[in-house]
Amino acid sequence: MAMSLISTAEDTSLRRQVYDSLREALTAGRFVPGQKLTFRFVAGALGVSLTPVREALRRLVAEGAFEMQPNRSVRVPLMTRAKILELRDIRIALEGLAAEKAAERASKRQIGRLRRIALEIATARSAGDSVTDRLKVREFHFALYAIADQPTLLRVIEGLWLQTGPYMNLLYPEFVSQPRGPETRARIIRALQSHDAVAARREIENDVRHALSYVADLADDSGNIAPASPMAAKRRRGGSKAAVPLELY
Amino acid sequence: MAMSLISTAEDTSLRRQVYDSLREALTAGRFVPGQKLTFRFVAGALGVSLTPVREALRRLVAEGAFEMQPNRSVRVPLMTRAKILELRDIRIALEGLAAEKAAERASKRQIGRLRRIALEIATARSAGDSVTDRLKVREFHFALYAIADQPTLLRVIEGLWLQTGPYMNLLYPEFVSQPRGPETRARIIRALQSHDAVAARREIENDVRHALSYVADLADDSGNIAPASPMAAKRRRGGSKAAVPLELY
DNA sequence: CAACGAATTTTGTGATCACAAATGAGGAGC
DNA sequence: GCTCCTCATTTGTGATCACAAAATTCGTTG
Repeated sequence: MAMSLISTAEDTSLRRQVYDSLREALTAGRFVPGQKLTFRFVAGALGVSLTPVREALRRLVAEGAFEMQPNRSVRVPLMTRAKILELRDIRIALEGLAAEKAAERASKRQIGRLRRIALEIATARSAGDSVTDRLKVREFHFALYAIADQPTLLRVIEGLWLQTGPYMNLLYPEFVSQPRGPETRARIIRALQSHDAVAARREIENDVRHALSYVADLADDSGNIAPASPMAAKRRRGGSKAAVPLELY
Repeated sequence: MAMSLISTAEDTSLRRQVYDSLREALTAGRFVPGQKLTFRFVAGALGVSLTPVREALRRLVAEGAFEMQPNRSVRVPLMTRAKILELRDIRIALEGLAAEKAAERASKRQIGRLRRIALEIATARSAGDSVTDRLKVREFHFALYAIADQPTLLRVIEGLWLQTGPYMNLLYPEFVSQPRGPETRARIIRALQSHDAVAARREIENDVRHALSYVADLADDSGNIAPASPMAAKRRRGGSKAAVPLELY
């Protein structure tokens, strides 16, 4: 006995796979804000029955990743400026807290991992690989928060990232044109090395504030975002079945 | 048209009713930490099929209100001291933020409502009505947070209260023996009147810190709480069906 | 008498079916 | 030409069924 130090028995249910697929599509920006999804459509696209889709989508709705009109289909939420600012302030509070705890506990090994990820970001960015860039930036943040070793906090933060996910694409031009990221990450790593919780919090707070303030400025108050691809609505008609990039692994 | 200023079309689905029932039972302390629940048992107790129960329980598990072994039944989480302290720090950050925003926006009418609830708490407490007392204390907090007018923040806070819910019973003796509550609430109300966001945050932070530090001190590190009713396990056997207080309205 | 193992029961999972409410298309009326 | 009504279709909801994995029971063995 005592053989499960690292969580064995991972969840292989269809529900989970559907949940992960939708979540991944959401964070990868594969859904347009405002886009509608029906249960049957998702079930068809993933080749499963309605049952696991319902449970997965229901959960996502509860987490705020999708929203649902009274008894109708779900859609990717349209964010107003106010809502983005709300998420910004919550994320500042929580990610600041996580950074603080991380700075108190960080081991050399953990700091090394952060440094490695920071390097990968730099590599991807100089190669113009925006996909890897965004992925690694996310990885850096969550590697940092994982150091805090606070499971509930981590889960809440994941929920918040899920909500901002579809909008974080918009950030990329800003990333490249005004690269404050590299220095920020260097300062964070230094803060962890010296176990300076206050500095770590400050750096994360500024980072989140900067990113989400920028996104908020792109939004008007009615749920529209500036460079929204205009071919969002008006699908589901015409000849081609409009193959949607949704895959179940 | 334009007739739904106040959210009409409330959710009447069975899923929602099951969810609310379980949630209410949880916050009312009607479940013992560690208690196990099977889907079929809940379905039977509430007189519905498995389908809505699954969706409701799944959501509660995702919210951390219940936990689930790999593929087995759900149970009310056993909290370790570390987990309570984690929840404490998250709640301090978020409820402090909400109090701050509330202080900035509070109207005379909203402050009046808070004052009325504070009075009802005092009445219930002097009458020794612990049930109403706890209910109204909760009402006071959420009335305060609702003033902040930040729907996402409110939802996250509700999720956190849900997790601490089964343990908040333990607080009641402390409430009565060391009544710091009335003065705290008076100070909060004064802070809202003068729109003093800093003071409002400080009061809420101290309140949450005090309450959850107290609960944490009752817990050892293995998930047991001091005055746990010992007849928690070992049910489900013997003659009587052990009528469980779970009702669907 | 304690520990192991096979048989039985329990329990979550996923698919399917029936149904009512909401949606959208098409036609009648002003 | 525009609005309103009606009917066919779409869509979420809840119940039921079949099934495999996990838990429990109980008999057997050392």
